[in-house]
Amino acid sequence: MLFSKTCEYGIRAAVYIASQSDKTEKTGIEEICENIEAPRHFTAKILQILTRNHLLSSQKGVNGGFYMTAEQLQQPMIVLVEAIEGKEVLSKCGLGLKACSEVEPCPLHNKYASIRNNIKQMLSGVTIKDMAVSLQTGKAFLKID
Amino acid sequence: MLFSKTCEYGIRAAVYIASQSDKTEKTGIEEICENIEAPRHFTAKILQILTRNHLLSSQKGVNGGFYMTAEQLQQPMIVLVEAIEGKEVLSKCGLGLKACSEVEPCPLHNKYASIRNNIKQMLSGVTIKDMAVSLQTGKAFLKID
DNA sequence: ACAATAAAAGACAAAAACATCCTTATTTAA
DNA sequence: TTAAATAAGGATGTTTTTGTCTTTTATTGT
Ligand code: FES
Ligand code: FES
Repeated sequence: MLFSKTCEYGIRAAVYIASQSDKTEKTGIEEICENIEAPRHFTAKILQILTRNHLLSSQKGVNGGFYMTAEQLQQPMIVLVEAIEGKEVLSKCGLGLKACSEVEPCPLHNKYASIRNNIKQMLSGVTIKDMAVSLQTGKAFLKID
Repeated sequence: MLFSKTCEYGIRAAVYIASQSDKTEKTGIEEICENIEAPRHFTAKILQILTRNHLLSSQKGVNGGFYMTAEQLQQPMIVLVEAIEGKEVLSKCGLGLKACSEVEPCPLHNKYASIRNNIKQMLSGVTIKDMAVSLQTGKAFLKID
């Protein structure tokens, strides 16, 4: 519905990495994928993208892995989503018209634009850290056993 | 974002057909596609699906085409969407967990479930006819010139 | 230095979504 | 009763998304 598989895996992985960010050791791709039930190599690609976009940090070599800086932990979800789905995703027309505009709106525009706004608010108002905390406190999960 | 191309074309086509339902003549696929700027054959397939699901009516042969009964005009959008995207689409987990549940929620569950509810409301509260009327009164459009 | 480790990168494969084309079935007007 | 029109159906093709496998590059502990 809202997110592509790529985006789902990306968010889940980032949240897992964030949830491990108290520890000093970095988190390897293997461990990440086990804990979020995502395909190993595909997820690695996604993390590459996020790393290039400076939403994650990584280190190669022995004892390497992924980790997040304090700054990265404070990023709102919307930054992650836009990095993966593209900046435009939250301004396109819901019925697929070439542009979403008030001047020539589609028949769903009013209601859709309002919901799209809710989505934006949700994604802007939740940081990766917020989500990680809900994991750490056992209030939320990244896979179902 | 919300809808697949298939769904977008399906909705646009249905709304166009609805907007022509005052006339006695039925509406051909050619005319439909011109007016919604959608691919001819692909859209035809989608209309087949909607017709099989009794959300549209059709007639073959000379002067045939698509049309909608009074009852069909009153269907809320959600019926269209579920016919195309599948019934489950509005109850799946936003982060792709196997199930969306209150018991083992994903970290986005609370906010996502609420938005998903808004979407359901929007789609339940708008009939195809409603959208067609906004077209007919020039308040909305199905393509941008 | 060297071997081991782990991410990055690139090539490839499978599945799904999107799209076209051709044939068939049905209807109607002439 | 026949020809034209029009949707339905089936086969096929293309593109995008999703996923795997292999090689390369960087880092580090020994
Ligand atoms: S024009 Fe369709 S959502 Fe704005
Ligand atoms: S569990 Fe993820 S949206 Fe409900």
